[in-house]
Amino acid sequence: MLLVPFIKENKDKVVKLLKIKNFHNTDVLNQIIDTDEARKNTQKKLDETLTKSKSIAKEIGGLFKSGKIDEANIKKKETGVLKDLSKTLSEELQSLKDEVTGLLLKIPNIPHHSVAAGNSESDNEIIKTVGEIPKLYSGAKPHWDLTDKYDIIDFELGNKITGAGFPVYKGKGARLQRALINFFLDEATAQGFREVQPPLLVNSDSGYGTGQLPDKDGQMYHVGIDDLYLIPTSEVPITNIYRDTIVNAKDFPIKNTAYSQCFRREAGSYGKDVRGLNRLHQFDKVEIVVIEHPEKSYERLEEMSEYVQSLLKKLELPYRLLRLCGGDTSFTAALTYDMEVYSAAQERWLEVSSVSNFENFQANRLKLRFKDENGKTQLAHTLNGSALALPRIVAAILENNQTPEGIKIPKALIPYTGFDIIN
RNA sequence: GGAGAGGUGGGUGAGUGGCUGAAACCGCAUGUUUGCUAAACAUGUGUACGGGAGACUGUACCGGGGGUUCGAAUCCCCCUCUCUCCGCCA
Repeated sequence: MLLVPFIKENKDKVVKLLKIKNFHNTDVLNQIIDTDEARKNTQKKLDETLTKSKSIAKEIGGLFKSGKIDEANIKKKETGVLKDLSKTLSEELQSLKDEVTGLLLKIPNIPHHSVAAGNSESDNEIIKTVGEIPKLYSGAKPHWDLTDKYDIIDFELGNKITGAGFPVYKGKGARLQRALINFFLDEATAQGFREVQPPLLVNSDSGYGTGQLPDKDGQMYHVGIDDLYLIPTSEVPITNIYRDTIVNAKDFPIKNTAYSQCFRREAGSYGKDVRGLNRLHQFDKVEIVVIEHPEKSYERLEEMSEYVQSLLKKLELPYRLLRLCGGDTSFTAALTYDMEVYSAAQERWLEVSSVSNFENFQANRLKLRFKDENGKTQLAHTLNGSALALPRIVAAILENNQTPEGIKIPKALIPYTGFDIIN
């Protein structure tokens, strides 16, 4: 959520930047500014009214104490008008506040100055491509055939038990998953991240805190009977650890990592995008979340990007690094880097990580603050990234490393899998 | 699911109608003293929204919402969460 004073002071800039994010309804900004002005006026009137009421109440108290009951009763009559007035004003104030918040919730974060305009994926900027595209032998197959051939991931079984998008990992397939999770967690820990195990269901306050609500309501599984949401990413519970807190600036950067399963309804997805492991309703992910001083957040973003790339290098996967264009950058993010690995049999790039700086957009919703050098409280910056999402990594490992003899496990992973080939 | 108890500032915890934005203790910050550390002492230490160049100041906030009252942390109602016991269960 953007800050009203910021909008007020930088209106032209905000309008311009929101256009990069494909947000053109800039009348809302004026509406916010006007409504907030009205809010201030109302608050002022309310404060004045309450001040009067309070002082009369004090007088009456004094009169009662000194036994001047008659005078007190006369004074009492004065309060009626003030009471009605303050009631009206406070109702008015509340509705103005709600209106401002409601409008603010509709406005996406403004992009970082390096973010280019653009409408879709195809406008994303490729910063670099790393690694060799593997040349596959003639009998090479896409991963959904390999998983059948080696009996390691069973999509049909998942269909039976739950539905599409909930595969069953079996034998070496399951072991490979576990190996990747442990590998990612160990790497993150070595990088100074604290490992946490968060809840997989969250309440709506948490959903609003990180911005999934109200924007992406339909994308989360909702447990109606208890009004809880299955997390679409552990970003939600991890970041919400710090909701309504004032952290100590000395603790920056605050680095947490978690493995969790993630649940996404993926309403509206279809075709080759959902084939095999490409897009699932339930998947595994190790997430990294950082809370940082506003002046250091972009430095930290680069560091996180480097870290994620180091994982891809260790897994010997060819990848490319993208800076997302305005239209493809999420509602809450100011700048996002995507990492895509090349899946050789599908002959396409698959997104396996998104690393984003949200600046103070989430922090404002979360009320996540810190005390700065001057003792003033201000909003912190939040960042997060996948490090990494498993299914597409698995898909790329299976496809890229297939040989007539079987699928070779990347060296870095062998200590975790306990085997070096799936055959 | 049933019964009961309770939610007060960073923490523990006092506070049953006005002088309580809130005691006390702990923690934390700063200062003094002392080779360092520690200890002791002193002072300070909530958040939000307004006003003011600033010192400072107004209002709100004691789980959330509503009510009673001239006046509510304190009384009443609803909700919610936590804890204890019973039931169920990994």
